[in-house]
Amino acid sequence: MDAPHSDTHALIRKIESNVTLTEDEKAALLRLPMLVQDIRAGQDIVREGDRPSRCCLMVEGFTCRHHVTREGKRQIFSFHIPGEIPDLQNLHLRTMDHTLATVTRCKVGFIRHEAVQDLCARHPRLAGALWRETLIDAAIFREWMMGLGRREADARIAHFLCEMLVRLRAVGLAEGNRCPLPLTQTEIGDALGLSTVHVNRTLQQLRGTHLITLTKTHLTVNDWERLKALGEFDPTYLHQQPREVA
Amino acid sequence: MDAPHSDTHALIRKIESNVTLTEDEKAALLRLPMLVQDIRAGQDIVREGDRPSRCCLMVEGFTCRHHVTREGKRQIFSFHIPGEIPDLQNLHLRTMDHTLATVTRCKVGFIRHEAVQDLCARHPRLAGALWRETLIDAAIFREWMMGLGRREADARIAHFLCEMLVRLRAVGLAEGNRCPLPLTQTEIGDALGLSTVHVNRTLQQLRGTHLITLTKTHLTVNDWERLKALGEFDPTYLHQQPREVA
DNA sequence: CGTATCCTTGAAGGACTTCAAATGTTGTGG
DNA sequence: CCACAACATTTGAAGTCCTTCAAGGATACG
Repeated sequence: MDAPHSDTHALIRKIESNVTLTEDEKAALLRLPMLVQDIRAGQDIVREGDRPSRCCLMVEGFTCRHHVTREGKRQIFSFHIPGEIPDLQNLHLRTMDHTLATVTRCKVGFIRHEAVQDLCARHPRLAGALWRETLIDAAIFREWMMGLGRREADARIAHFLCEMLVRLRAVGLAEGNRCPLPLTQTEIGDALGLSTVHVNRTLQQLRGTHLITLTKTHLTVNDWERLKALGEFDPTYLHQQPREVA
Repeated sequence: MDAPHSDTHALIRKIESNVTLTEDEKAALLRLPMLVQDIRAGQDIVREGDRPSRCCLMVEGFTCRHHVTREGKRQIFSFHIPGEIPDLQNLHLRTMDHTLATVTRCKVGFIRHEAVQDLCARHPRLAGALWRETLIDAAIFREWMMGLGRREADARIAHFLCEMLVRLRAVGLAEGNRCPLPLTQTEIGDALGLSTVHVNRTLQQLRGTHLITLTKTHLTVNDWERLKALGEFDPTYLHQQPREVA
């Protein structure tokens, strides 16, 4: 588990979509001690209240972060795809205030916080890049708040689908306007603050106007321009434009 | 503007509510070159699309971050109080994807990014503390998402009021269960995804059951336990428990 | 003292939820 | 490899929370 991990390439690819890394920095990332595990769908990885000593790099599959109210209503805060570190925040926040769980079968790499701290100390530009990833996380939260608070169901779903396609494309998981999206309508509803019934009816409407094709596992965007317009999607908030870290 | 700033004390107080700082670190914070300005209410400080080269430390007053849809619906993402740096994210994200504006008359200190970068390089623990502040920001976004997506108007407002009281208390701006809260009902509605009319009626209900007293400028919580229960407020997400940064 | 802003109230309508049940799909063990 | 349970999608119908529209008061500030 201490040998260079090819599984780290997903992370390198993600960071390099924004920052050009030196060979030295790449090597340091590849040298990160990491324990790779397969986890089946629907399992909690880290739970509310936990005080983890390691974080988890997505290698394959989809995870989500969520929280449930006393009456059993669930809100999903985010979906995570390969290359992301969904619980990186625990590097600086001791206690989990929500739960991280797998949506599909996943391959994840566990990395001890100490190793990441060490990496950050030795490579300030990597520290900046990781900090940046958590800031983009927050930007996505804001955009979802925009949807939850101010967009109607059709625009909310349209925006969400645009986002997922763009994010999956950035890590090489999309082909043209088609990408994996193995979510149930209940999960989409829990993410967008809608009931399953209403998600279903709204999706039918989007399908009916030939904007999208959405199966159990894949999304195809048939009319990107119209979907984008419907969801008022502006990808600025994903901050995918390459930039040097100071 | 390069002399030690007493205005920086708000920031030190905030960081120290979580981390014990060394004299050296405190001195470094006090030495931060900062340009302090008064800004009147309702002014934009940084706009969507801007690429700022400095960030802004709240010294006095309330600011908010927000974004407006094409049809003119506004979503407020956060309110900011003294001791916070609402646009710290621009340290690592070039382009603003939303707008930062004053809610009340404010006193803010502008600090050049280079100065903060330099501080982070010299004082890794301070870098961690600042990173941590942005992570708490994100935690607050998640909690608001919870409200926007899954809580009804009364619980949503109750939760919000609990949060503001606790946050203001942490920076010494509350006296017992009373704190400044100079927000209009429109602003509360824009933050919580509700119409002004509905905010008004819901507030009357909360006042009617003697949970709160809310004036134009101040909030008094008359029954903390019941308000907390109504909003399902659990302050864990604010991560105010003191902890050492590694 | 007038004007802008904010708060309040009433009434009608709409977007979405809840409940309930039928239909379709998947995966697993016998 | 089929049977069947578990899960996911779909549909209908009734109800509710919240919005929108509209207008009247209250308050603040130059």
